[in-house]
Amino acid sequence: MISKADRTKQFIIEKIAPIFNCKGYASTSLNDMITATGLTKGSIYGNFENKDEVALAAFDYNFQCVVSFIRSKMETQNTIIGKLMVYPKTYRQYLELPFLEGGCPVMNTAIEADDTHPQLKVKAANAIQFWRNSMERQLNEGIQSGEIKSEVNIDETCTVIISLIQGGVMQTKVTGNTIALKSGMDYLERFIHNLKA
Amino acid sequence: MISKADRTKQFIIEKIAPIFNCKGYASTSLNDMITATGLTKGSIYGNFENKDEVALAAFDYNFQCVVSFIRSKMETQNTIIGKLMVYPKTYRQYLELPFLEGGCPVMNTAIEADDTHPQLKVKAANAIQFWRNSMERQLNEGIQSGEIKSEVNIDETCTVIISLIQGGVMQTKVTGNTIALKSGMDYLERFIHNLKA
DNA sequence: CATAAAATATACCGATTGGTATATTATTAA
DNA sequence: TTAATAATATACCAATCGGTATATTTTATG
Repeated sequence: MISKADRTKQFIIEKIAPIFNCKGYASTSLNDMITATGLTKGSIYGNFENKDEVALAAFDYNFQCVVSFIRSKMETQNTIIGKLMVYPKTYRQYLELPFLEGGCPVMNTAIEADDTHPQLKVKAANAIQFWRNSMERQLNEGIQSGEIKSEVNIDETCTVIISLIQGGVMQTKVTGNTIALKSGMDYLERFIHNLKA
Repeated sequence: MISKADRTKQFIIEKIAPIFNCKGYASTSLNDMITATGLTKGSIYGNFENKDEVALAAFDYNFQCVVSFIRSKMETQNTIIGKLMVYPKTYRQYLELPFLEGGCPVMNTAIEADDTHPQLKVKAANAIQFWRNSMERQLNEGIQSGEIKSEVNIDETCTVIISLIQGGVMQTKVTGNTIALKSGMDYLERFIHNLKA
């Protein structure tokens, strides 16, 4: 049976994760956590060792939200091209997806943590690698089945897809102008189409 | 004549700017500034109103470093394609450029400030817009002179170039693996070549 | 229902944060 | 050279930071 503590832990993470994604690790204080959860300091520290542990768990939660959303959409597609197209379709409307409210957690964490927080940096790096591996697998599968051109450069393709997504989100988020996201995703859709054999 | 105060102000910014770019606004403390400059708190606050003013000046300085580096390289080129190629050439070796040690200041600031620091956010947004405008002008010039295809979608092209640069830098910085930067810049070079009429 | 244990709340801690008032030292112009 | 002023240093401030020890309440178990 799932214990009270486990439920509270989950509750805390769910409440705090979006704040970490918006404000970042350094700018999120214990007080932010207290007001977000409605719990007291002792209650939070009874469930977590320290702020670090909350932050790491919050990153995992945020990343998992994105992963499972993308995965569920991909499952409805039965071609590799269709699955890859989930990316532009999703990020086009990222403003309406609550778990992406503060932008992409991988990107946010990568940028903040790379020179300040080694543990979070590792998490962000692993997330990027996980994303890359998943796309590599799909591309290879597509090549083997003949759906995708055999000449496709896999490393390059992964880098371009990730860059276009992150770049589009970042530019639109900071300027408030959706043109960057729209035009970036337009290009990404054509880019993915061009992978077809 | 240039006053002592002006020189000190400049000195402070030069010493602090790289720290802001590495650690970010929130994680850079007054103590960091004191140790970086060798000055005292009173000395820094005699030249700047508050931490905000230092941060804003530091961003301007960091951005100007990038802009003037890029601009000087572009001046040695006499075709638009050649000028645009400065981007991949520069960012390929970003690890060796001291003012890019902490990554791209525009990106870093955009990600940190978008939900936490309105003034810095505006600076980052303006920087992106400035960058975009500059590329738009070059593309239009190239189209008019017949060097660049007239069908080129300018908005899309700007978005793609910026995204590939930022994405490549981010991925390589966080994973420590240069393959993302290398493959991203390889693709960008071909992308720019394809703009040719 | 009683009791042990787990979960939560309260009250506190030292350290650090950004910032200021004032004293001291350099600089500049008369 | 001296007087005014600008620049810098020192010493302090309240507020907040992350974190802890302990008291109280809730929960689960016999």
